[in-house]
Amino acid sequence: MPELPDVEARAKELRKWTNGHRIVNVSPPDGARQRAHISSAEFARRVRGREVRSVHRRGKWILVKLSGDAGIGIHLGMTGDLEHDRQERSDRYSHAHFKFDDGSWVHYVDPRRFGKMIATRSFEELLHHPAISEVGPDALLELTTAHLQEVLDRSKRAIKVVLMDQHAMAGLGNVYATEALWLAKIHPARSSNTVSRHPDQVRTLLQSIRTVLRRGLKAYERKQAFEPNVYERAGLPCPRCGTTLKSMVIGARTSAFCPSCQRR
DNA sequence: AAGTCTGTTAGGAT
DNA sequence: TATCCTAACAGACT
Repeated sequence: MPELPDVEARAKELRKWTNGHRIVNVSPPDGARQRAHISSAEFARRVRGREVRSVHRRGKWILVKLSGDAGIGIHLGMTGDLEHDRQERSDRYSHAHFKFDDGSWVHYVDPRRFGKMIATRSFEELLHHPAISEVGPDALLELTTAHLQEVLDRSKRAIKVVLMDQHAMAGLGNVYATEALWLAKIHPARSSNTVSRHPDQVRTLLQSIRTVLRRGLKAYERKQAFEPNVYERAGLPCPRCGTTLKSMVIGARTSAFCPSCQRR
């Protein structure tokens, strides 16, 4: 589910469901099991009775501003999701429940439980939380050519690993990093500091990142599935040149590419 | 039934 | 000291 476009879609829905509404009750995530920073009781104390003032996104984080200046940070991990319901529920995979003053519920569902939820007394404290403050510029809204140039130049790692490094820039995961590199005609295993030597390639890459992310957002707006050109398509022809797509493992993730358009 | 998966991170290796 | 890499987390799916 969750890379930048997926998280943006969830943030929009959460805003629509909850903006201006008061949290009248909460079953907080299990502190111990979520390896949370505070107990469930403290989590509940921080959010119960507060009103949702605004919902934001930074990289893959959803940031909720509450009345009384409190905040909630939500990371969906690999399988997390937010669901809106008219009823209470409790099943094996829903780990937190928020009841609102219109009688509706928001459920946090996450089978693999890689996600995180943080509640803070102030929104400022949320932004200063290490997991959030260390996140780099948002790949869609904040990333500039100069910053991309700089982070690529700083590392010898495979460029795909750098694109997915949330400290370098925030929002790309395996799907969109794979797609952006294909669009920019850059081999995913190239050392990132060999790309930074070519300003034209850096500019192309930034454009490609924005293009694939916007495409992902558009798919959500149209309620259509995002259709990758290369991700999980090894063995099929490259949509650009017809060469059979290959895949290799980079940074412990499978990475598809076109051996002909993405030269090393 | 073994291998894979849209994410992150602690801890070990270099 | 810094950077890089691997394994681990937990469940579903093929």
